[in-house]
Amino acid sequence: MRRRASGLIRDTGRGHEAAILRAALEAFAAKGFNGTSMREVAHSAGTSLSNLYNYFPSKGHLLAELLQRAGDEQLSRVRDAAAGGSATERLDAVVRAHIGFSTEHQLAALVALSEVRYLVGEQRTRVVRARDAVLATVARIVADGAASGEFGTPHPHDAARAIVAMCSSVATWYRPRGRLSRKALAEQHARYALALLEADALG
Amino acid sequence: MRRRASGLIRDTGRGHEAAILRAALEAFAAKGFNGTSMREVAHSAGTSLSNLYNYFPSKGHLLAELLQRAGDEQLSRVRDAAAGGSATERLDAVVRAHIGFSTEHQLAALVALSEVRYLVGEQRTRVVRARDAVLATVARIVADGAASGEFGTPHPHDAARAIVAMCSSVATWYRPRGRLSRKALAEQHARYALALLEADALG
Amino acid sequence: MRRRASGLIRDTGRGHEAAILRAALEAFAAKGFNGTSMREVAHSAGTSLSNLYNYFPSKGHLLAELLQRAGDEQLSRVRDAAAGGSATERLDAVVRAHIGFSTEHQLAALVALSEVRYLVGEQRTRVVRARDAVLATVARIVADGAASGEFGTPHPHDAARAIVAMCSSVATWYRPRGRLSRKALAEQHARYALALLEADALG
Amino acid sequence: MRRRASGLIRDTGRGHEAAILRAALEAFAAKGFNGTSMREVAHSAGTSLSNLYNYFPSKGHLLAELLQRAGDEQLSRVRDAAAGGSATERLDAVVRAHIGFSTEHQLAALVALSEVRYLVGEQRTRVVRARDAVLATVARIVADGAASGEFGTPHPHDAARAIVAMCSSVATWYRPRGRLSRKALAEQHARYALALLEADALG
DNA sequence: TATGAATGAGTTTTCATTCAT
DNA sequence: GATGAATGAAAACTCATTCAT
Repeated sequence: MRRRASGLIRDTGRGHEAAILRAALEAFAAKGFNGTSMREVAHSAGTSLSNLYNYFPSKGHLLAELLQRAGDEQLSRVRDAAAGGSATERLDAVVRAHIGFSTEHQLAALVALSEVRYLVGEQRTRVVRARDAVLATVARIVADGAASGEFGTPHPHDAARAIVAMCSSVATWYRPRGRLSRKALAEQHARYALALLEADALG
Repeated sequence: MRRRASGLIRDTGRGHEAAILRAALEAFAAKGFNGTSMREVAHSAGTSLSNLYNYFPSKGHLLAELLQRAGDEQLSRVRDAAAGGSATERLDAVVRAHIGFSTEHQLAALVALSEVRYLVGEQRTRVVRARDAVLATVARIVADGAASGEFGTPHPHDAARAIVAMCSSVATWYRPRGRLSRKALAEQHARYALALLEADALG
Repeated sequence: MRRRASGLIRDTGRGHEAAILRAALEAFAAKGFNGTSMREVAHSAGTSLSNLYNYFPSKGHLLAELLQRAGDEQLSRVRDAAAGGSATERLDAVVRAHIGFSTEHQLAALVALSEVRYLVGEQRTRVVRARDAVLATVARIVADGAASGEFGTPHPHDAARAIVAMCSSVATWYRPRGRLSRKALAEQHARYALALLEADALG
Repeated sequence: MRRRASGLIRDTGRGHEAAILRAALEAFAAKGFNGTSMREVAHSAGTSLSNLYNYFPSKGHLLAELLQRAGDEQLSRVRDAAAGGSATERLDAVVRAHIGFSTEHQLAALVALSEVRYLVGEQRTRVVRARDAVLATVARIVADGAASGEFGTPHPHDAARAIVAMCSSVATWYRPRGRLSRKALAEQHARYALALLEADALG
């Protein structure tokens, strides 16, 4: 029984691969990396424990695969959004992209936030690099806006960190059937971010 | 050799209690609740594995004790800060209190943020209640300020959530010997928060 | 790329058979029967795991095939050498044949020595029989020489065992590029054997 | 139920330690290191699987402990025997000591012979060093005897290797209730060794 | 002949916890 | 309060083998 392609985890036609990734994502989100057993993942994926290892050489690799996909997708969205226009426009777009990712791929965003620490070596480096690149992208926009006078904030770099934290945290409480639509949420946070930066646009 | 009392974990004179709590806090922060074994805690605390159970009936109780202390302390600080003055003054004080806690008790703040999920039942309820009370305190101030016209933000409740998230996230990156002093950090975030709320005071 | 026919493992033109036997021989020699997985063998043989089972019905059969070939070859060489002449001449020839086998087919000799124990039933019986036949061949020569007065040793049967052990052990340390050539090694051990038997010829 | 102290494995009074070592020794001898499971060892030792790990941190350490004890004991016996007298006397004594060890501690001798390969790193180095020291001790005596004219063999160093191999192999077939007593076996092999060396004494 | 996917039983090792002292 | 020994359950991972194609 195939579930709808989620964008991050597409059905590759390769046996249980997608089912395993989906099961792992849900389990890691619900019970944490160390709180999840490979048995549970296998069970949820509808396959046997040992078959997991035909797809991923270790539990860590399974986490890494998820976090890399999440990190890459998030970075790609943010970078696209950071492409053109004034600092104000770009920041608005980036925040919307971030919130968009955090709500569309809420589980992945959640797991990326809380389970990176369990990656090691090269895998960790790669995921952390993507995360840092997101921050750097926001920081650059903030710096540009501060330089151009669009933003009045006296501490551009730290402000970028605050904005990213604010956006990321949405994944921890967002509920699809909540009071606010994804779009409303994105708009709201774009406004928070610009206000935080003391942007002219809100004057 | 006793380490300096940390405020949260005071030496009670009751044998290894403080050492155990400290060891657990550090381990949980470094490797997560499920990534930490009681053996490691015992070893770091300088006592035997079985002796742990003379102080705490289970690993879960050990976590609960830490999180309750952290939650209580944080709530108490925030409530104290929320006591008097205009909404602007109270918000400023609350943000400073929050940042103060997150930097003074960084490990506890970190563990409170990421390991609450492993509490169950009554213990979880109690800790979550403290966390919610912090949010409610901020939300009330924001609502007051919005009502009085001090804050221009059109979404007071969500803004409170954004502010708390922003403050909490400081614990994830703060380094005692970093560029900014704890006080500077607090000031900076107070400004971010007021700006986010579109406060008159920054006009 | 085919490796040179080794005598024991000839290329039969039957797909991967020779490659599998060679890979198994090397792996068993390096890591032992129980330390070697079928996966490793398949990988080294350049084929798939499941294809192994098209050639050998089980891991045990793979070992049996190797050990039978080794045992048969060794026995055949020893028997040929034991054919004619005086006891002294036959013993000299047999020791040279043994050392010849142990150095030419070092891996096979090594595996035959240390992994027979993992054979079971009929397969084990057959290999052990070949091994015993080698000993019996040597023992017969020694007995003949003792009877004829060529050898002065007072314990002919046990002496045969000592000689075979001495020859077999060469496989455990021989290195093709070592100090002694294969021929020199054979000569040396022939002399050890005759001396051990207190042969007239050395008087 | 305590079994008689074996010399190598003495009862230390520390719980199941001796029982575990004995069980492991027997199992490794019977089924090989990789053919033995920790479960079997635990079962034979009369304790639980997990309790094994309170005594030995890994299966490899268990093997190492056995092989180190065996290697140390063997080396110590051989060195004691190599102490005084003519080369002929010392060689005679050393061979008797070697056979003595191989028959008294047959299982340990057997396991030392066939399972060293599964040791790694420092542990392997140490055991191999003991084994090499035994060979070196014999080689020195042979060299002395060759120099003094007591032994006529033209290849002293390799002869030492042959003698050690011959003695070690006794452990592979010796049976306590066999035709020859331990003493007779030792005498016999001493004679083989001296004959092999073309010793004057046998002239 | 050849393969990729799959599996059940088994491996070593770790864990939180208990108990006798 | 403190300990060393012990345990049952479960963890991650491996294995020889099978099956559909």
